[in-house]
Amino acid sequence: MSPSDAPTRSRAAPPRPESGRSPAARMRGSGLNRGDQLLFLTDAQLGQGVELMFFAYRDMIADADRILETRGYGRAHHRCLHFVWRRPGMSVSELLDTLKVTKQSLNRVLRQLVEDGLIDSRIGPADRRQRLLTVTPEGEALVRSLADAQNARMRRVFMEAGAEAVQGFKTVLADMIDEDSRESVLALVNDQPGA
Amino acid sequence: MSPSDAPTRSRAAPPRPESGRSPAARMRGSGLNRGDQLLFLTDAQLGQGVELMFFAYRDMIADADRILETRGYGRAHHRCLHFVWRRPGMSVSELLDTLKVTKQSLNRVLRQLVEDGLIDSRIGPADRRQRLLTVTPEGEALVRSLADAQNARMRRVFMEAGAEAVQGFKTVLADMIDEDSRESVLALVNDQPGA
DNA sequence: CTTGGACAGTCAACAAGGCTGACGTAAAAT
DNA sequence: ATTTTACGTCAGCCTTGTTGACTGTCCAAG
Repeated sequence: MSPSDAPTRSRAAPPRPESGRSPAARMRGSGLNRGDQLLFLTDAQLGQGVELMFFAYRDMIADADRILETRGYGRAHHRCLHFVWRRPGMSVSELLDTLKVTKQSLNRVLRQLVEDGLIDSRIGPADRRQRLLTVTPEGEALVRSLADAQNARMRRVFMEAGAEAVQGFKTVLADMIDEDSRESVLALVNDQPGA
Repeated sequence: MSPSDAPTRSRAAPPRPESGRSPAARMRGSGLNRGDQLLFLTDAQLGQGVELMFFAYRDMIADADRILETRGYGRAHHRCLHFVWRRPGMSVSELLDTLKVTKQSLNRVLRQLVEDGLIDSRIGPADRRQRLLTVTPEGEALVRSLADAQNARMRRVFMEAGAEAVQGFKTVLADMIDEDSRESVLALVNDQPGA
């Protein structure tokens, strides 16, 4: 991939004798520490990670998309509904920080959800500038069906991959989050009843 | 999260000493069947996975976005450029299958990239209906800088997480891809020189 | 008390990039 | 010779991101 002299792909799938185990697995049993492992992290291996994120995310999202489509909503509505559901009573600006979009962009979908009766917006009792958000019973019904659709995939995947792989998956993703927001994001993610 | 009555398992990840084999492989041979493990997967844990994907993807993408912005391009250009670079000489319809967008949508950004001299489109020698795509030296310069930006994050993450976690990460993501396309996608992802 | 700044949220307008539908052309396949 | 395939393109729509301008609220300094 990146190295400047461009291998130009004579490529015909090089032998790959140790095909049973991945490069990472091969490395695992060795005496290598992390410093040494740096030497083995080629651009190719890093690129695999990036591409896998692209394809996995694309397909993970598709499950919920099919449901949203039938209701005339998009992903923006899903995200909005999801996080309000997870943090009942959160303010608009808290939601803004979570989603990292502009308030104008959020406001459009938020307004729709309020008008449609899926989200309830009430003036903050302490600070009247704030609008505190909660999902209505109808909103909860939708958000649950969306979560169920995505959870079905995750359940299958987690079972097939095994507990140890799942742990690695979560470790890597957590590290991938910007350091600035990591702490608060993980606090949110880990604050799941029963987690 | 979802069902209020969720099993709410107390969980504490039992230590799994047999770390030589992949988690998936280990499970296959074990006495644990899927039904047993299902008991340990609460909706809360599954939801963590979904949310982590959201936040990690959001931040991973941001690195490249900053570079694209300076050139007046968007993510659509990035994806297009990336896969043409990874599969030099691929046809438009192959790219269409990879990205899963409509040809009208692809054509808009592809045309720009060709006009700007980042991608070369030439008529297929065998089948003259096809347009075979390759990145020009200029296109390669851009795509490399984009890859470098994303690889920097992945390198840090992979080092911090360790080889075993990385293996789990890749296992889970691979399983997350739709079964229909999984084989061909993994063929592409794994066909990285030096991987 | 008043006033000015900071903050929360809303309205308006625009752009990127998805989508569908219709159509044209050249080449390949039948 | 006809049909199918691969691709390009025009037109138009929708979602969802952006910036700019605006209102309403709070609080603190004058």
